[in-house]
Amino acid sequence: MPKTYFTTPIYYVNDLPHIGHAYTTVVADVLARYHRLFGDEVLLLTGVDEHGQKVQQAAEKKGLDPQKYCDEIQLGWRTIWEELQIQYDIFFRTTDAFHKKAVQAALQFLWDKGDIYCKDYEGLYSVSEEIFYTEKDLVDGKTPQGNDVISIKEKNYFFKMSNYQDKIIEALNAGNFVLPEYRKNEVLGFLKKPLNDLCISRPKARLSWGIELPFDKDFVTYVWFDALLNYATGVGYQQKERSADFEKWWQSRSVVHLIGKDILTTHAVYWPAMLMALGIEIPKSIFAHGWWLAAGGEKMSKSKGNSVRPLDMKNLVGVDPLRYFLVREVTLGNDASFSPDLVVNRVNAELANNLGNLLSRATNLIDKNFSSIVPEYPENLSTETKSLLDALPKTSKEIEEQVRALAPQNALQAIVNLLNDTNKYIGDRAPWKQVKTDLSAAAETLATSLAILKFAGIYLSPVMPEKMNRLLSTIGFTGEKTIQEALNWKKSSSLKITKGDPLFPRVELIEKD
RNA sequence: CGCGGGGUGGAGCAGUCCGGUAGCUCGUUGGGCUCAUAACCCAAAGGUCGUUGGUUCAAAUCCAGCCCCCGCAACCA
Repeated sequence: MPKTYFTTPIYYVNDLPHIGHAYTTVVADVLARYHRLFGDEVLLLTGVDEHGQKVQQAAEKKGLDPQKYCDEIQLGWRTIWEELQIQYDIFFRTTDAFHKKAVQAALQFLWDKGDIYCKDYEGLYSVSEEIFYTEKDLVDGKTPQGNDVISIKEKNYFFKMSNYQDKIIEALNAGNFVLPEYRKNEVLGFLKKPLNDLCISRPKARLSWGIELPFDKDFVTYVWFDALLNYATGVGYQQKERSADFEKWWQSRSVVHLIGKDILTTHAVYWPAMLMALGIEIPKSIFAHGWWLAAGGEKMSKSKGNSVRPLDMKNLVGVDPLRYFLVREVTLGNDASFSPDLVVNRVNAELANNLGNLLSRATNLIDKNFSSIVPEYPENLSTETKSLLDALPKTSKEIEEQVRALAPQNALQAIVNLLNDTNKYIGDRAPWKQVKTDLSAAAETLATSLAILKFAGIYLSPVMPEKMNRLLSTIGFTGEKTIQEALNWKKSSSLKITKGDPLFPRVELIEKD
């Protein structure tokens, strides 16, 4: 059985969730749900990165122990994902005991192997901000915030990332390691310059909230070996009792990392270097998606006042339509514009007018003319009906191909096309007239329409789980949501319809002039 | 000469890898239908595909140069 292990980045626990976090996570969830529908074995990991200076400071400010502080704020992330219908298998926290032990084991391994070394690092340091700066970051000799810097010397530990440059290039050239293709080229471009080694430690004097280096208790490990390693420790790396899990999910190279384009270098360069050093498999693919830009193509930012909060959109159109929009609107990988009217347009056109209205007209006709029971197909089907039903297996195949190619937007396009054709089919056959002249022709039209709705209901559930449950229950479908059921058009007959309110009410955007 | 992405009808995008009558959604105009969520169906108008040159029987698509926009330049999806 094919298997895929999807991951989102683990988000910095102290951040406030914004559209970007929501986007990555929704896409990962949608892909994972589709793969489950295809019958694959699937694992979805998301989580939070809880170590680091910002957390330490925020906890101090609140007078809390950092762990306690994390315990509290990580709940916010879980709540968001619950609201957005994210069906994750693993919610990862970098403060979990097993992770700390595994990270230390990995570090010890590299230390023993000689891939980690110690040296003095001299740099420009801002005491008030507690951050190192490089020359080019400085503005008139001061930090961007206008603070003074001093030159200090500090002992630190470094990972010999430069040793793996050639092997990383090799991995990149080997195939679909970094996607889309143009991102791969970007990374290859980056790797034309010699790679530096990576500073992986912080003296406890400066940062204590982290995982202690096993070979020097005065230091904690800095972000990389802590945060990136989560993908592997999450499925059992360096845990004897979970070695079977690790073999199954990690060593089989079934990992697909979904990330934003901003963290491409860390995932496409640092991460494989670390894995190569550790002697374990690299991921199957790293897919970097684009950004949501504010109307006009500008980057969203709080300071510009043009950011759109995902939860505002949730309130406007609902969770499922928001998920649909995020997946449908953009070619995965590209940047795209995000604005309320784009959301509303898309939702009205494809969900309200096309799918929702199709459901209404079909169920209404069945309710009025067939006492709410989907009628039987006649013995011989017309050519229009046959060609529409023939589209089911074709569409099914198309959806699977597109999702596996990480182009879910095209899978949704295929479903929209099918629904369009069905609206057309109903218009052409005019069942409201057929019922007066040829009841069996009307029966054929309506049973066929319901077969399509059942198909759409099943094939759209990965994107809109709640709404599709409602659609399926409206048409009286209680079976398993499987591909076999989606394709079994004959079984649309005899379903019992329950008429209800519009599934996707049109959304009116109030102009705020 | 740092790196990458983009410039396609009014708006938002696909198509560019593997050249062959320019496509989708929204909007506009006209018509149809009246089962349905003022929805659905049909038709029309609207683009010399940033620009210049080259290759070719043929270029949005390949090659070269130029212009403009946007990111990135090593811890913000």
